[in-house]
Amino acid sequence: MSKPDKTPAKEKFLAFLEQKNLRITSQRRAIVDTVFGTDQHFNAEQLLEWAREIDESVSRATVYRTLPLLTESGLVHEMDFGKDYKIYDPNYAEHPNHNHIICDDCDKVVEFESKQLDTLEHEISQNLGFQVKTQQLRINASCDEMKKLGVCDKKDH
Amino acid sequence: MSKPDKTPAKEKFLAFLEQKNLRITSQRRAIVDTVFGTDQHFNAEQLLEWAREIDESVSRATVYRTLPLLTESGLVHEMDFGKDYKIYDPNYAEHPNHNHIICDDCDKVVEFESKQLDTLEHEISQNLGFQVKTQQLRINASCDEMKKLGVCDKKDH
DNA sequence: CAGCAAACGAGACAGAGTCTCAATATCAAT
DNA sequence: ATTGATATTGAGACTCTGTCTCGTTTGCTG
Repeated sequence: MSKPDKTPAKEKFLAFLEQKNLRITSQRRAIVDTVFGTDQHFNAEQLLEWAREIDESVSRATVYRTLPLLTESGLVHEMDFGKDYKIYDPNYAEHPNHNHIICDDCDKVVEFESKQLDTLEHEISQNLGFQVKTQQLRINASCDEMKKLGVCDKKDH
Repeated sequence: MSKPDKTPAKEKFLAFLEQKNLRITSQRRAIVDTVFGTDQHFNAEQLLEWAREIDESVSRATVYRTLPLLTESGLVHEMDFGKDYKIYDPNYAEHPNHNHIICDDCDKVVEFESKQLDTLEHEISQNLGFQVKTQQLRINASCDEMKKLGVCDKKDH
């Protein structure tokens, strides 16, 4: 009935802080609650706004100081889609190594994983004499088909 | 004996400008000579510096105004490697759709193309209901093997 | 509950890129 | 060649994301 090993990411992060002898402040609590209280991708400015709804006192500097901790913990993934800011994904621990298709028309982002793709990337890299550390595949596309079916179009998940 | 259809990219770009009723100014000439006079990747600031060696009067604004024309023409490719600036590739027309492996240790960038990869990407996208428009795959890796052979290590192509 | 170091907020700063505006240069038509 | 309409230019102000500084506050350990 209960989900398989679903230790809340929040707990994991607090443990991560403790293990590094970092303090658990009210601002960090607000940020963490925000990050792991959503499934959505977000950027720094959005995170600031949301966190301030929980704790008015959270500052921009603290958000920017906390984001590297979140990514270092492996629970949040930082992505750069070539927009003017970085985007963060709070579900990284559950879906490591996933890729993104972005609809240029409606900005919808769909994630997918593919073992075939991973294998191919490793093969190619090895042939060129490299050891893959991380990879980031972004596909820009149009989801006309889905539009026709009314599935896409500004539903902003 | 002569190379197969190697109309200089410079000529193609000047034709592109003419076709769009845009003027061929001395500053644009300097920028174009710079861009297609190198095989290297570059960023906006480097382009400015190089172009100024040809025509002192080239301004930062003009560089930033010309780059979109270059990418629109399809002759130059814009890439965002998650650094703090965009990188441009002047050889795009000859190697469209290529991917990059970046050595995290020495910043070397190696390009590769793979039909297998392209096909797989299109398949996956189609299954998810998307039509691929562009794609960008970046693999961050370490080139220890090449270092051992003395091929890598700060040779900055 | 005292004290120290970690963390904080405010706002100055940095760097890439955009925008404005008056001055200039291109190019087609004379 | 001259003209004139207008595309283009340079300088620098500006925006935006992200970083840094510094004096103050706060979490934690003893």
